[in-house]
Amino acid sequence: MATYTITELAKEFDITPRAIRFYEDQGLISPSREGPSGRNRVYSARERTHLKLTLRGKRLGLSLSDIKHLVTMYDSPKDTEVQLKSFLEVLARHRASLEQQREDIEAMLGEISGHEEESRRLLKIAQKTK
Amino acid sequence: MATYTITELAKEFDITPRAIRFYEDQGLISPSREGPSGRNRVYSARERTHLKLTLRGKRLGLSLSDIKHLVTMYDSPKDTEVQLKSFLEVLARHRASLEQQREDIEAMLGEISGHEEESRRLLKIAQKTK
DNA sequence: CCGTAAATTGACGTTTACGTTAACTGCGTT
DNA sequence: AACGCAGTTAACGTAAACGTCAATTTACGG
Repeated sequence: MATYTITELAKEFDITPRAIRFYEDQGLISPSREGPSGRNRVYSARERTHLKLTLRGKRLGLSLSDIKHLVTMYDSPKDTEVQLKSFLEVLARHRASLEQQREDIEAMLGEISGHEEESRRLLKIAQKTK
Repeated sequence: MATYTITELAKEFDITPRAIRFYEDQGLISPSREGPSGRNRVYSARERTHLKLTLRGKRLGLSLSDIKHLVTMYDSPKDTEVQLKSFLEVLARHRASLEQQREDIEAMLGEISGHEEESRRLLKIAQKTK
C-alpha cells in the first residue's frame, strides 16, 4: 500500500511539516515510524485521509479540538442504544450548523453577484468614455 | 430611525458587549455617541448591518481583518477603471473560496447522512432484540 | 569518511479574539 | 445624599494554532 513522508504530504496539501506534527500532537493523526531507529514518520492512506478531513474542517472554521471530537466520534464503537442515540443527536447538531453555514454562503454569494453586476456595468460606461 | 444600545445588540446577537467594542477597535463598526458627555455608544441600522455581516463572516471562519477588508472594499469608491478591475478580481477570489467551502459542506453533509443511516439501521436492530 | 541536506524534539515567540478585573462616570431611585 | 446599575477606558490575561529557532540525529552522495 502507498505510504507518504511528512514533506510529501506537506507539499501535497500546501502546509508546513510543523503543522502536520502539531496535528499529531493534538491527536488528529497517528503515523507509524520507520527505520531501525524508528524515528521518521510514515503516513498511510488512512492517515492521509485524516489529514484531509482535518484541513476540510479547518476551511469551515472548525477548531482542531472540534475536529478531533468529530473524527473520534465517527469511528468510535457505538455499541449501546444510548450511544447510538447521542451520536445521532451530535450528527443533527452538526448538520444544523453546516446548513447555517450554507445559508451564510448563499447570502454572501448573492451579495458578490450584486457587486459584480454593478461593477461590470460601471466598467462598460467607463470604457465607452475612453 | 431606529437606534440600538450596545446591550440591546449584544442580546439580539447573543454576544457580549465586550466583543462589540472589540469589533469597533478593529474598525468594523463605528457607532456614534450620545448624551451631553458624548460617552455612550449609539448604533444605527447601518451599524447593526455591519455587525450582522461581521458575525456572518465569523461563522464562515473569516478573521476580523479579513472581514474588515471585505467591508471596506464593498463600500469604497471604485472611481477608476483600474480600481473596478481589481475589485472584480477580489470578488472572483472570494467567490472561489466560498464555492470551495460549499463543496466542503456538501462533502460533510454527505458523510453525516451516511452515518445517520447506518446509525438508524443499528438502532432498529438493537430495539428489536429488546 | 565527510559534508550536507532532511527530520526530530523541545522550547519559546506570536497573533487573534476576546475575557476579566479595576477604577471611574453618569443617571435614575429612594 | 446615598445607592445601585449600566456604560466606559485601560490594562493585563488567555487559549488556539502554529512559526521560529536551536540542538541533535540520521541518511546519503561523493
